[in-house]
This record gives sequence, C-alpha cells and structure tokens, in this order.
Amino acid sequence: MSQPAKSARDAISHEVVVETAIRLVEENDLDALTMRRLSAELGTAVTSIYWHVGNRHALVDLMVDKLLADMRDVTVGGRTPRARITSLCKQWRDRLWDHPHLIALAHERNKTLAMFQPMQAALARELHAVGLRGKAAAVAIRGLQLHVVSSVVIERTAQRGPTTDATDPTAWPAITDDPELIAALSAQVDYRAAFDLTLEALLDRFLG
Amino acid sequence: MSQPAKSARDAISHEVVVETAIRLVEENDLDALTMRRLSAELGTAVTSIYWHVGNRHALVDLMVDKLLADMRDVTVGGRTPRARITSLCKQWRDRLWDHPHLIALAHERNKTLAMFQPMQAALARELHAVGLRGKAAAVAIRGLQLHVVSSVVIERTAQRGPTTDATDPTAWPAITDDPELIAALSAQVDYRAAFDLTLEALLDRFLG
DNA sequence: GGCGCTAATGTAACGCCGTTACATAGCCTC
DNA sequence: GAGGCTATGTAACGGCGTTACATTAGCGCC
Repeated sequence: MSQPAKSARDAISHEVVVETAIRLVEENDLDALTMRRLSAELGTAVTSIYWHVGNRHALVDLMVDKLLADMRDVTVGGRTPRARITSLCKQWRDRLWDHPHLIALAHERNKTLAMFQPMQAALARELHAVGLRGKAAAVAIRGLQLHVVSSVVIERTAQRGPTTDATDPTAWPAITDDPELIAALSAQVDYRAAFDLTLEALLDRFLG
Repeated sequence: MSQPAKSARDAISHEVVVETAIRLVEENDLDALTMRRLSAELGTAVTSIYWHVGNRHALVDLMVDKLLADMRDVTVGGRTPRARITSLCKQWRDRLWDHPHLIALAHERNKTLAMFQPMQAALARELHAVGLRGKAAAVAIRGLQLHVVSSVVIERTAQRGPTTDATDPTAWPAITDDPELIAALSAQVDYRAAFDLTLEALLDRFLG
C-alpha cells in the first residue's frame, strides 16, 4: 500500500517505525514504548514518528496488525476431530503465550478476540466434520475461543508482577477439616492443568 | 488500626484519601486517578497525599483492600448443591461486574485471584456436601474461580472501548457453506450465554 | 540555474504526570 | 518559650504525548 518512499534520503519509513516499536516492546516492556525512546532508537526526532504514523494510538494499531499478520497460518494435527480440536486450542494457546506483548497490545486495542479468525475457521472445519453446524457450531467456537483467550490473559497478568498472587491460608475458617484442600488452594495455581481440564469439559459438552 | 488522628485540625486522613480516590475512579475512570486531581478533590496539596499513603502504588493497594473488604459476605441460595454452586458463581460474576473498576484495580495489583477467598470457602462447603474433598475439590474450585474471573475480565475489556471488537465476516474462506455459522460468528458475542454454558460444562465435569 | 511544492525532519514548547527536596505551620510536651 | 512531631504547602525535576512552527531535502518545471 505505502510505496517505498520517493526520496532517496529517507532514514525512516512507515515499516521501520512499526518494526522498531515492536522490537522495543518485545525486548523490554509495553511501558518501554514511549515516543521519545522510540525516536531515540530510530536516531531521529520525535516529530518524524508523528509524521509517519500519526500518534501513539495509531502506532499500536499498526503494531497489532503486523503481529496478527504473522500468526495467520494454522496447522492441525491429530487423527480424531476431537484430538485435532484439542491440538488447535493448545497450539493457539502456546502461540499467544509466546507473544505476551501481543496479548497486552491487543488487549489495549480491544482486538483480543479479533485475532482469532484463523482459529475460528479451522475449528469450524473440525466441527463440521462431527456434524456440528450453524448456531451450535458458533456457540462451541465462541466457548473454546473465550477459554483460550482468557486463560492466557489471566495467567499472564497473574505472573506479571513479582507478587505471586498467593492466597492467605489462614482465611478459610469454614474448611479447617480438609487440610489437603487448604494445602492445594495455598499452592501456586497450575494454570496449564486448569486449562486442560476446562478444555476437556468443554469438549465433553460440545462433542457429547 | 489507625487511630482517628490526634490533631483536631486535620482536614484529611488516611481513610478520606482512599475513599475519595475510590469515588474518583468509580465516577470517572481509572485514568482519572492522578495524584494532583485527587489532591484537588480533597482541597489540599499533593504532598499531603504522599504523606498519608506513601505513593500511588500504595494508594491503589489500599483502595483494592477496602473494596475487597466490602465484598466479603457471601449468600448462597438453591436447594441442591449444584444449584447453590451455580448461584454462587453467578453471584460473584455479577458482583464483580458491578465493580468494574475493582476489576481494573485488582488487575493492576495482581489481586484478581486473591479476592476470591470468601467464594472459595463457600464453594468448598458445597463441594464437601457432594463428597468432593482434598485435591479434587481444589481443582474444581480453581476451575470455577478462573472461569468467573476471566469471563468478567474478557467481557469488560471487550466493551471498554467504543469499537465493538467485531470480527470481519469476509475472512472465513473455508466455511462459506455454512451461512448460519458465519452469521452467528459475525454477531455480537453473548458473553452471558457463554458464561452459563461453560459453567454448566464445568459442573458436569466436576459433579458427574 | 532559480522557483515553487511537497515530503520529511528538527526545535522548542505546552500541559500533564509521579515524585521529592525543602520550607512552613500547627499542636504537644517539657 | 523551646524543641519535636505531625501535617500541609511551594516549587521543582524529569518524563510523558502532542503540536505549532521553522527548517531542510528532493522533485519537476521554466
């Protein structure tokens, strides 16, 4: 869309700005993305960024779009439809997990769900294979999609800070007769196991 | 803990600061909580706030603690354990929903899960009633808890901005033979229905 | 060449933010 | 009254997003 800039001297371009911004975020933090720091990284002045991408909001939009474009392809493995759906969901979960800053960015731009269309298409194919169509298939897709997104979001935010979000073991006056339960609740949350469990519950529900 | 301030002239106090900060956030936005604006609202200088609560981080901590204290009580309704658990989860969901800024605040402080201890205790009681104890009960509690939290977080962030996070109906090349599915996927997400569905799936799983 | 036009960059500022060094005022105890 | 502690106020620092404005570089064109 944007031609490679007519003038020969351009030290900067639309794409370079976005790429540098992404690098800045991935190497550090979302907070590290400030216009001044980005301009310093580019070796230019702040205003050039504004000329090229508008403002910070637009810049983040461009970053999200670029990152989402890199996640378009989907590969499915497994013999049964259920196995393939499971693999799809886990694959997508891991993929999101590997791009934690994409999560944060998309979160900031309300595109958390919009990034899921490739997965939606792949899921639809599998659901068709087991006879689920129309509204019922849509419900299943939405359920699985929300499950994947929310798992990653919750786990990422939970481990974002140094405080491990531990609960206070002394705060269950009503269940002192079940020490094993208290111990389990006091331990770190096993998000991966929780993800798998709820996924299976959803598949039981949808696939019967 | 904190005595009512010895001097008689104090126009400000620990509690007043926190209460005003909460009011500021609930009437506007989390972004509206700036130290200067808070001090203006209190009719005092910025430094007084720092004297009373330390810094912004500590202030938010206090706000979260205060809001959580207001949510401690739990009431359970329903005849069967399953009905009571359902009611519990929905009650917590609605309660969190009514305090959207609490979600944002707790999110910022990594206390999203820590606020759930009263609900955990109530759930444990119900699970004991159906024979689920120890580790199995903990898994169920964690699953339900994560489900409630993530539902609210996702829905809140999805409706935070004016862009409705709609997906692009033309982006499913593979499933053009199921117009009803495409229509359903293009419509607004019915989070409430998705919540109920996954909740039932989880209960099927845990309660057999 | 000189000219204007547009694209791109740079300078400097505005108003906001969180935070803090420092001075000041009120009140209590001696 | 003299210190001492509590509480408030003044003024500043550095950083943020953004913008008004000046400046430069490259282009076609006469």
